[in-house]
Amino acid sequence: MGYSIGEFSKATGIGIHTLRYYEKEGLITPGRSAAGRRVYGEEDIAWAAFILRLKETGMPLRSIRRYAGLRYAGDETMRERLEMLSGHRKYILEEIQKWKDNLASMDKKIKIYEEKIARAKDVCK
Amino acid sequence: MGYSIGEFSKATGIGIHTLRYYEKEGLITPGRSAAGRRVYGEEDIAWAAFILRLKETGMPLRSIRRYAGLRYAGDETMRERLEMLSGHRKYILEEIQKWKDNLASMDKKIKIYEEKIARAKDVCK
DNA sequence: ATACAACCTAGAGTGCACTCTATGTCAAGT
DNA sequence: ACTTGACATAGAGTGCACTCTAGGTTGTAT
Repeated sequence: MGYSIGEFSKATGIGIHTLRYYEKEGLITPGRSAAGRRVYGEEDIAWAAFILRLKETGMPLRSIRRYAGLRYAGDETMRERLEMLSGHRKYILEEIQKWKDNLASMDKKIKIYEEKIARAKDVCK
Repeated sequence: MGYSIGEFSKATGIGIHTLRYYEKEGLITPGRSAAGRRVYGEEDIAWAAFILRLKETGMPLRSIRRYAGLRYAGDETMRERLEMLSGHRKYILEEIQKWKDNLASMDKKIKIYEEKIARAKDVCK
């Protein structure tokens, strides 16, 4: 039972090299077979998906590693993990605002260009 | 008239080393004094601010360089520049959607944690 | 039994965007 | 005249997150 690194890589979309790197960094720590091969469990799939989520929202690996450490440490760390996620939620909110500001600024710039091009056309007439 | 690299750095918040790097990369190309020192113009201030804006929205330096090249090439490139910006606008829109999805996913995760912690408290009572 | 794919480790290489160092020149104030 | 600080160049170093290579071992299908 369990996934080999190749199977796990296909299931999660994370490259084999990257999975080994993540293990070295303490993000995902699979078990080992008798022969020393990595064995990933079913629960690692969900965990990998969550890691991808955190990465997508710009959480640096060292923070994800910290979160992973708490996770592997057990239930007493739940409050601390919740605090990390709440902090990250605030960060996401700020990012959304930043992107909206940037969109507004881009729209303004684009409008200026459209006007300039329209005027240039008038000159040619 | 014009800004020295130190003055320009203070005015834009871009470090001196970074400004020289940006010049090498073709992003901002200041003039030179008789003695060979960089002289930045007033219009470079607005351009630097716009570069910062593009950077903040994840445009890689090589794309900014391409845009800069068009800008320095003159008015005939306006349409092409507009196309770049329109494409980038679409990208920003997608990013906003991604961040919103990520926020929803984070909220879900946080709710699960809050429930788990609440349940743990009940057990202690 | 043998071929071959998938696995293992240690460590090097990559791409991006800086950031800094070493060494030297130049301009302005005392 | 002299010191000091800001400037110049070329090139090395940094941090992040991979990504790959070399050399070796293991499991399975024929």
